[in-house]
Amino acid sequence: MSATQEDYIKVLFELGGKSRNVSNKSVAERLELSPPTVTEMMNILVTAGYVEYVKYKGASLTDSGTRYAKHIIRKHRLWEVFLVEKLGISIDAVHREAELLEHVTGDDVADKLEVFLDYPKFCPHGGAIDFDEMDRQETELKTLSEVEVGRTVKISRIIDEEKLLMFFKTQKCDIGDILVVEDVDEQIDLITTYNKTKDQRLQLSLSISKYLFVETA
Amino acid sequence: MSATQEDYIKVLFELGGKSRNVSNKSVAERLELSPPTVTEMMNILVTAGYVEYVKYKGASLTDSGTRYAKHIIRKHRLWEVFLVEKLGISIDAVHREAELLEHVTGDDVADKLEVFLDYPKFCPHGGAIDFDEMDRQETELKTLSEVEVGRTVKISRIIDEEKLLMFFKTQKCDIGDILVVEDVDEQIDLITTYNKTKDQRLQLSLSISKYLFVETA
DNA sequence: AACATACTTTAGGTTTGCCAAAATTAATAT
DNA sequence: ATATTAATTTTGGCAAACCTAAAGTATGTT
Repeated sequence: MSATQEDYIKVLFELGGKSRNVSNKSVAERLELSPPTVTEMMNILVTAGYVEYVKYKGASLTDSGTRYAKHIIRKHRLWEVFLVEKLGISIDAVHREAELLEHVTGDDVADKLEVFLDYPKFCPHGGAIDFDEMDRQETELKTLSEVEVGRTVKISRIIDEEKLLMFFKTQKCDIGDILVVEDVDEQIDLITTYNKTKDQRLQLSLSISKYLFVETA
Repeated sequence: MSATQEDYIKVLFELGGKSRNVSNKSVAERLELSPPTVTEMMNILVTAGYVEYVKYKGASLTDSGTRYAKHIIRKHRLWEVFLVEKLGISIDAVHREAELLEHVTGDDVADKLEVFLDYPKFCPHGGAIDFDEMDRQETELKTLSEVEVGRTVKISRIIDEEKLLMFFKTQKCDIGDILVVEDVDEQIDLITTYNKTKDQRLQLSLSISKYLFVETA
């Protein structure tokens, strides 16, 4: 598989393609490609056995495709751990680098990297490295924007999104922090929470909070 | 520059393109491509300013091309050190892995990798990581096959060539070993040496000895 | 039921990097 | 000087991945 094709598989996984049909449009947006290009590639990935595709409905991953996606994502996250912990590269830069490294990493190198890093459980953004834990995160995590007012949650994982990373850096907010959701105002696109761990009020835009995954604390 | 183009630049450097014209044929053989493909790419690299090309004569690297080649080779060798020293991957496997990693490594990552590895001077095959030392190796090293009978030399660097690596492994021969050249027999393609460091006779095929670089001990 | 909208697909075209076959050039030998 | 040989270049083509424009389909609205 080419790096290009691996990117499609990965995006399908990230958009929930394990269980539902993912639209070509959303894949196109994510990869910054035109929709026709995506249609074309989906047919190729069907032939390769990684994707099931229903015309005009969208794509879902086969078991083989899901496995493949997890392998790439594992490599991506192992490299992120390495880049942050061993090389000291800033967390907002590692994603871009890992995005490239993931495609040129043999299974043997990945396994040995995992040993060298002493079996890390999560990447710097909180994403699971273990396949089963990936599954658990997918079923049990929801975005902060979906949490009901009054609930207490733990920040488990963030999507690498420049605005959100900036927010985390300036607000001194971390993965593992406990938040109480105090108010959600769709009108002004604002969610108000209280960060118990850091003992401070935390407000952020609802649209950005879609990139922040939490679980019931 | 694409990874493909970087490979051309690197091969030109390795074939001495800094100082002499390298034939398209030799580049084609090295990269396992057809000669027309090489001709075509040379024109592209001329336009990009990395190569000077004289029709029917061959290509040489411009200063810019030479610098570029060194940057890639440095990344390649840093990764090799990492793979061997930190991950414990066998020396005959690292070249292939580094061949891919070198193209997706930003300058910042390379610099921090070098710090992390504590400024290694050489890759596991003896290739220099420092630019000046690369120059020195290029001018001062010659292949074992070129050494006159009776001379004493030090093994400085080996080219990643499966046969030679196998030979090194089975013969317990290492970079740094001191050899005395006892006999060269072109007829039977054999060079006979005495490994002072290991105190043993060492015979190898002349054709393989072209991949073994030495300097006057 | 007809229409508007939003998405998907088809059709035709581009770029990059590759190839084989044929023509050209350079170098060498006669 | 000519002929042979070896390398290079030209020519025409192909595949992967991308694009835009136009046609087709699904869905929800009136």
